[in-house]
Amino acid sequence: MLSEDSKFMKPYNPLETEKRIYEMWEKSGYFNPGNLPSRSDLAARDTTSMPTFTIIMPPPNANGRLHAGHALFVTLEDVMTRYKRLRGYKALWLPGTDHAGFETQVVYEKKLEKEGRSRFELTREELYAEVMKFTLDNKANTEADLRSLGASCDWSREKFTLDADIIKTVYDTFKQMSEDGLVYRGKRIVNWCTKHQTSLSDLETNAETRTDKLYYMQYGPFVIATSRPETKFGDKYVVMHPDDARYSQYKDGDKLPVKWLEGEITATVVKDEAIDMEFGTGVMTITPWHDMADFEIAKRHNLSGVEVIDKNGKLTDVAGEFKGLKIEVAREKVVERLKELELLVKEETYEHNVITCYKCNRILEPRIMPQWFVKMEPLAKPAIEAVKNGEIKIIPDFQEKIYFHWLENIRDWNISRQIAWGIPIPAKICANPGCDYGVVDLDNSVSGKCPKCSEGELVIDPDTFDTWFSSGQWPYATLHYPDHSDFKEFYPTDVMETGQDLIFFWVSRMIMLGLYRTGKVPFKNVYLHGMVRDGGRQKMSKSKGNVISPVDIGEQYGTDALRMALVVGNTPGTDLALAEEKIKGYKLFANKLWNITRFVLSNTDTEGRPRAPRGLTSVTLTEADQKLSDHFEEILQDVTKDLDNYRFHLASEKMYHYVWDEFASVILEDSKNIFFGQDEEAKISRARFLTETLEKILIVLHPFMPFITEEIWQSLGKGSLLMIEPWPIK
RNA sequence: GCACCUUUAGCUCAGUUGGUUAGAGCGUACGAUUCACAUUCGUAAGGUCGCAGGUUCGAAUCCUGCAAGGUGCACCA
Repeated sequence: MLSEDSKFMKPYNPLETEKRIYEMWEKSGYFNPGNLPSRSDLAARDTTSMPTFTIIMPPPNANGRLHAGHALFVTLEDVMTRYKRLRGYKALWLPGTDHAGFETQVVYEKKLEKEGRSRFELTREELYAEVMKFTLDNKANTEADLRSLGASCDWSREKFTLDADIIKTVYDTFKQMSEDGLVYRGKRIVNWCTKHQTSLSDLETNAETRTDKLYYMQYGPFVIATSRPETKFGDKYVVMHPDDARYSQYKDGDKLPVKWLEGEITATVVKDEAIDMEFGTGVMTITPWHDMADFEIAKRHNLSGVEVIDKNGKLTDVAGEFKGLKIEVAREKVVERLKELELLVKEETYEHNVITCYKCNRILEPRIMPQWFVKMEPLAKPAIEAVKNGEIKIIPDFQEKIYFHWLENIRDWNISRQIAWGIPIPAKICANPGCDYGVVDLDNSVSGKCPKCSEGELVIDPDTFDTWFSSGQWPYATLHYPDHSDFKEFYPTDVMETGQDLIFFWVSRMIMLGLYRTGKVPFKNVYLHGMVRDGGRQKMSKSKGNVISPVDIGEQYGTDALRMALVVGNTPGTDLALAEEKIKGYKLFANKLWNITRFVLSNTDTEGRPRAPRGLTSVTLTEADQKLSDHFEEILQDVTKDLDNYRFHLASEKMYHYVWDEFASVILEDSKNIFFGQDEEAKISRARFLTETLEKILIVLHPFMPFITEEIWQSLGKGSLLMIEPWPIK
């Protein structure tokens, strides 16, 4: 019998167990693939020729605690890594944390606001130092949270996105791209957030449908329609479709005198096919400085424009007496003035979309600024090809369509950000605000007058990189491209597992930059998970009070229970409803496993019945037990196939059902009859089957429920670590 | 506007590349047990697989159309 003080006489206590087990794993050194022992069940004779399996962890933003979404990615990647490790691979899961540029600065600005301070009271250096301290504090929390979730990642290789070697790689890429003509500095229209005082990429914007007024105004012989009369000061081009019969008397380039806001001006007629003849009157004036579409038209016809709205969202000198007014106020006043001048024809309401900042939801002001851009088309083509030819497989496969669609219509990427928290752009720019000259300068060796305008001094670019420009290089940067042995051994990596919301932001950019810099794909498989929602499919949010904190839940129900709840029934690309009841259910499962062990140990290790499980391998199984064993073998084959094909939701559920509904409910119940009966042969046969099968169950469940399985394994007196046991079938 | 996803039991979801009477968890009803189980075990009820066509010997699964919900992308002032 088990002794009275055996741990199996009490229910499983995850809180007491998990930390101890994690420390044991970490101390073993086996998170580092270089330390893994050679395996006799593999063809390989030593670790250097063992097959590798590599996942680079998507680095969590070091600006808060881990949430349920993080718990999902940790679980999935840990399942993959642990499975491959058990299979005998040199499994590397390389962890990291992200300074998360704009994201973190926004979080920090909110913190400042709460304290009654503002980012703009601080110098860039002061702000940088404060955010760095905040980030490093959070980084430590993030690492602790990853450990508590059981992440079997190689801490000896951990990277931070601001590590000096990462920055060097990013700089080298920037320089190379500049030399290859893929990076250029130009005055282009960008999305400007007046709150955050930075430009944003197209991805960092939201479109919001609003109902606004559309104003019809007399503009010389034309009536034009606009929703933004306050921007119309400098408008001197009037545009219409070349095929519009209503205006066929006007020719491209015609000059007309027009009575306008600022008095008598000369308007120039422009014919462009971008004009929708159905909309409004089919005539509009253009504002190249503050409208994307207008900018495109202006570019086509080489038209000039003026800045009407400044960085703070206020009107400039061009607006004369309206100078300094905020947009909303200015709009009303300008409309009043138009009425006085009898230029306002009519007002209508209409529905249209406005582009807003994805962080603060304020309307973004398009404006023209000199910025660094990446030419995307040459990068996109090979990235499309890599997926089309199967070098990279995306799971779920429908995401491939979304990927192609985006890359085939891609526009150049603005990588300049006017924020302090980030990697500085290593370049000199012309101090003359009217000039857009810039030159990459990694070693701070360029100075003097601007060679383009020969007016401005060359000064250090105060801007930082869009954080996705650096994280897009994460796979090869973390493996120390180009010369390090890690890069040679582990690149291309096997799986990139991340949220499907990152397919454009991150995945596609890693593919493009990886192919560009290394000539190879950064990973062979992309596994995209959905969002974690609450039990009623609602988004988790602090204000709704439905947030499930993985660390708290882990303490309450056990991390293994949380991990099972995150995996079972969770298909890639589909959002997961995570109810507390579900987690509770897997806590019961953990308890079940615990008690199964208790039963097996007490019945195979007691006087008068078979003991010493290690001696049982020579026992011949009865016909009945052989059948049970064969059936379990089938389950194992099936589950292994699921794991090989990324069907973790099926593998975990099948094991759950086998363990509970067959092994426990049927086989253990039946075993009671055998053990309390007289057939000694049947007893030792069953004892062998139970001990062997339990051990295999522990191995196969280990990727999903690492803590309890290891804890049980340690109690079996095997003297080994479950984490590196060989998988029970070939 | 375009694209993509979803639609299966009261709720949340599976259904492994078309194949016997469609499954799970939770919930519900009834019963049993406390002899591995801070419990567990058994039994049961409950589904026109969104709707309408089509392909097929055979469709939840493939095709077409429609509807509802969701997401993404792009835009016309």
